[in-house]
Amino acid sequence: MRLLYRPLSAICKALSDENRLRILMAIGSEKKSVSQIVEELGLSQPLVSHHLKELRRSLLLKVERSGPFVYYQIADGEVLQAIERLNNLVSELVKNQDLF
Amino acid sequence: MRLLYRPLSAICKALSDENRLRILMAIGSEKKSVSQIVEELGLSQPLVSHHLKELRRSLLLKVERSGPFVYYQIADGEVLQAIERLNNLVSELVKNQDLF
DNA sequence: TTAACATATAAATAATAGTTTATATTCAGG
DNA sequence: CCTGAATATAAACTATTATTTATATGTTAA
Repeated sequence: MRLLYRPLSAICKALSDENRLRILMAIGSEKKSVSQIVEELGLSQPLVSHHLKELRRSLLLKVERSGPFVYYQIADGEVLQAIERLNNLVSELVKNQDLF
Repeated sequence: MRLLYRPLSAICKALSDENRLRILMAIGSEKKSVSQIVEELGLSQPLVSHHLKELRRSLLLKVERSGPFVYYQIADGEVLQAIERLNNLVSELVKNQDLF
């Protein structure tokens, strides 16, 4: 199996921040505006904007403008699936960590 | 779906470095000693040791000492599967990035 | 066009992480 | 025990990144 090391590491980096993961989960069910995310997560607006930019740069999000609002949504349904699978892996690893 | 944000972000961080991904792939097929990895990847020995430590701290690797050699191997078969799936996702995202 | 709101950007700072160089530890063989 | 090889650790440096504070841009409605 041949890996796309550069973009793969970039995606993982995008997923390596707790706040960005929370943002992704918040958006997961439905597209949301910046201020909705800000309120839901209790983070500062510039911080959320910054992370959204990162997530978009990593191709994980799509943007859509509607009036003064900017709506972000997951770029691809598989993104959430991938996160869930990683979360399962993490559970596994944590569960088995003392077995050796 | 409830995420384990802290450890999940930690695992993603471990996967967010190209050198660490290469190390994981190098080890993937069979356990290898530090010097084997050093030679195979052309990285400095301290750098490889450092990354191995990170990967171990993230529960992705297991260690096994045999004489003067220290062998590292993937902690769980699902680790490689997870990486492959992420790689597929990345291909998808890259392929579709200009569709909108 | 001005006021108020939504979002983005910039600058500054603080924290973290990758790499290199040098040195320490551990182990097997002589 | 001493030497050389394998690995780990420490210190120093560089680079990157997360966060905050302040400000700019853009949009709508009055």
